[in-house]
Amino acid sequence: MNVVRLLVLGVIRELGRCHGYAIRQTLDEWQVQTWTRLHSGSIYHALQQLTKEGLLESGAPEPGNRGPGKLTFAISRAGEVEFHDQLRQALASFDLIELSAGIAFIGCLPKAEATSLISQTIECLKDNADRLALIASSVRPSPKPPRTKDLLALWRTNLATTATSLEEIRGTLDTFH
Amino acid sequence: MNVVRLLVLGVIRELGRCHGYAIRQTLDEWQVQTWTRLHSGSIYHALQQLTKEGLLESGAPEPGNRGPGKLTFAISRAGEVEFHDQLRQALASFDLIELSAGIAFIGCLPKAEATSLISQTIECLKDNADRLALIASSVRPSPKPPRTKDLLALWRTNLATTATSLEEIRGTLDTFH
DNA sequence: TCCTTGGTAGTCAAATTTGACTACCAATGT
DNA sequence: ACATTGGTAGTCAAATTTGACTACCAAGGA
Repeated sequence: MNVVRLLVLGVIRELGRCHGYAIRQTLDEWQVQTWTRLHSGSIYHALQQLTKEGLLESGAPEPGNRGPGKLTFAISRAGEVEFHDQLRQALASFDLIELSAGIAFIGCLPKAEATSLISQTIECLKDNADRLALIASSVRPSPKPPRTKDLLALWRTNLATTATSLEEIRGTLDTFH
Repeated sequence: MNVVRLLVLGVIRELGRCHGYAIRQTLDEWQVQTWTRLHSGSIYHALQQLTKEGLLESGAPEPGNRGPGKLTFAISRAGEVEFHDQLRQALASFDLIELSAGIAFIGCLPKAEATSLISQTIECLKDNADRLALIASSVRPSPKPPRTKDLLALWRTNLATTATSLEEIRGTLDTFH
């Protein structure tokens, strides 16, 4: 649920007080569906959950022009903290989806911190790629399941590529002030 | 759940009649945790589900040497069919995890079919990489969320890399007879 | 007027996943 | 004897995800 939480918190942070559907639409505009699955149910569930945890404050319905227009939500102080925590976590993740969510909001972190977090992640990715390569070197190829050697190669390459992509992204961090 | 289903069916297929824990252990040996998450609960749930659907036949408990040793499972004729369906689906997927599960069992398909499926997937991956590149070319870089341009580049590269890895795997398909 | 279409907003039951927890047995130490 | 440890085998409630479904309103047509 971390990805949903981060996305929902992050969008509310951008939009200010808004209702669930606006979040849904914003995430659509952001083309989040290109890199992760997101169902309406998950968003509304996250909204409830985050509110219950005090990370969001739900308020009166906006007198929406169309449709029901029920509750609206705004991020609380605690929510801000949580957002930054989740963001740091996401940027330190190996999972491409989590990482992507982190990158989406990387501009919300001070540039120095963003750079250092990304650098750490790059190192970790490379280390892991090396580790997989090492494991693979002691595995015999085999035509039978589970084709470990092939899979290790596949994942090693992907980790390495991700590291390279991150280096590029890190590079762009300076081009904006 | 597709990945769990495929893995469980595939392992039972390899092992023959066995109980849940044996599946768990085999998946551990296969180091499946390197590339996907798998909790015991999911495995047992899948076993129940697959049995209910008639894809597995549950039989008498093996008089296991140690521990409780409850039900044992074997794959049914319908299960074989389902396994091959899922396998084809997995090999046609863009999702690295699903794809990995497919590759794990790629040897269970006739070589010609495996080659052709993988080739199709490679084409699809490349097409999608190109599509993302095209989208990215019309997106302005921005320091604010959601950093679409960076994300598109990240995913484009990953798709392209996956395609390359698959080409390598396709190459090895011939080295075994 | 009434009906249909389409976008807005969200609900809900069912399916699935999570991971902590129970229970059993065997070997080992004391 | 008996307590402890550790591996085997699985259960279960809680959390989360899925995606089909409801409900409302506005605009346009017949």
